[in-house]
Parts: sequence; structure tokens; C-alpha cells
Amino acid sequence: MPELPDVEIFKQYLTSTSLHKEIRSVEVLTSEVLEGVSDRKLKARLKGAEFMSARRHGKYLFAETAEGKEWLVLHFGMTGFLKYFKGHDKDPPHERFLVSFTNGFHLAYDSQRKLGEIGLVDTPERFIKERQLGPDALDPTLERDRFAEIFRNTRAAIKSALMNQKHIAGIGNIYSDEILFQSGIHPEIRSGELGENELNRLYSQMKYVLESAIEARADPDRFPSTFIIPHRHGDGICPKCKTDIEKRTIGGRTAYYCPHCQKR
DNA sequence: TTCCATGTTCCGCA
DNA sequence: TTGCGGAACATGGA
Repeated sequence: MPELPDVEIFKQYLTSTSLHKEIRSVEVLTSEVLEGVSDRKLKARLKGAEFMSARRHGKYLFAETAEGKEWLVLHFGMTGFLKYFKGHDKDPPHERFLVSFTNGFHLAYDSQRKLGEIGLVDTPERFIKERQLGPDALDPTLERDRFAEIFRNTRAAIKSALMNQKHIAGIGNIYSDEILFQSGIHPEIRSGELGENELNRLYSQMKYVLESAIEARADPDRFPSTFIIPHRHGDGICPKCKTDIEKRTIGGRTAYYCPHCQKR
């Protein structure tokens, strides 16, 4: 589930496995995932280079390939992930892009659906500006007042507003449900109608939920027992009050929430 | 078989 | 003009 916590784990994974290793070759197995760069150019730029550092903004992962000048950008769509391995019998099932290092290991980008994206950008900052992405949800310089201002100025349902990457980057359908549950806020309330107390809770719970998920390595089996995510299915029960969880479509996505803990 | 799914983008309407 | 809601996209599992 590649939302902010998942992509943060991918960043840690890429950092611990794939930095400072010479790239021997690059294979593009599904050219549809390339965005704004040709297969030929991508290979030419990566071959002989190495990943020098990794960064993340929202759901995007960046790997530095030429000091301060060029970065590989990866987006994982709904189903993407990375796998570092040795030996071709261990290739993941829907490999779209493969980097092979001179040490014999490979880094694969797997995406069952092809909704992800791979490109080359000169700097993450310019990319973020071009895509009009909002501040990263875990940016330590994102202060409560700026956060509150963003949500006071939008009229959409708060769930939709949280998922809008132009407002805050990194939150998707799953984690927006969790953040609203932990905040005790109904997902259909209009963003601009939230009171100051609710905005305060939303801000602090957003940080708490995302940080907790990263600490749990984005693995729902390790989430705090108060999280609603593991109960986010047809016959789920609220982990706090045992009320039946409700399901409804908001802004075109399925929302799960507790009608008792999250009053309108 | 049909519906639904963690992603973003595009279109039409207010 | 801008923002919002819904459809579209690709693929496979329930």
C-alpha cells in the first residue's frame, strides 16, 4: 500500500541495499511506466552511475544519480514495491524496471497494475514545484498554523482534502481513514467547517499515525491495537468501542469509519 | 462474471 | 477562474 509510510520504508530499503554500488545495466520491461524519459536516455544516464542518496516527498521516492544534478524518481501507484535480490529466479512477478549492479545484485521495481511512474528529474525541488505538491505530511517545518490554514480554505469533505496531494503530500485512502479515526472526525465533514480543536487533533494525529506506521515498518500486523486499518473490511468492528464499522463512498473512494467515535 | 482495489489525471459543471 | 466530484486508466483477485 504505497502511501507515505510505505514509501518511507522503500526509501530506507533502497538506502540500506542499493547506495554506492556501480550500476552495470538497466532493463525497462514495461515502457508504459516511463514518464518524460525514453528507455534509451534512462539507460544511458544510469549505466556506470551509482545511487548516491535517497529522499522522499509524499508518495514519491528520489534516488540521486549525479551529484546535485539528476535524480531518478519513482512513484508506486497502488501496487508498486522494490525488491533487492541476487539470482534471476528471484525476480518479483510483475517486474517493470530492473537495475543490475556490478556486485551481482539487482534492484527491481514491481507493479502489478501499471499505474506507477519512473522518470528522471534535475532536482526533487523542481519536480515538487512542477507537480504542485503540497508540503510532505511529516515535514518538521510544517507547523500547525500553516496546516490549519490549508484546511480552513477548502470546501471538500475532509477525507478528500486530506488525500489531495496539492494540500499535503503523502496521505492516501487507507491512512486518511486512520487519521480521521484517531482524530474522532467524521470523514464527510467539510474541511472548512472544522473547528480549531478539530484542526489541532487532525494535525497531531496525522503525525502520530504516520510516525507510528513507519515505526511498525508499514506492516498492519505491527500497528498499535487502537488502529482501525486492520478492521477496514466488510464486517470490521471499531477497536475502541466495538461498534460495527461503516463503509461508504466519499469523493469516489471507499471510506471506513466508526459512526460512534466519529460523529458528524 | 462482475465488482472492487492502496494511485493520479482529465473532464464537466458549478 | 477555480475547485470539486466522478470517470478513466491497467490488471487481477474475490
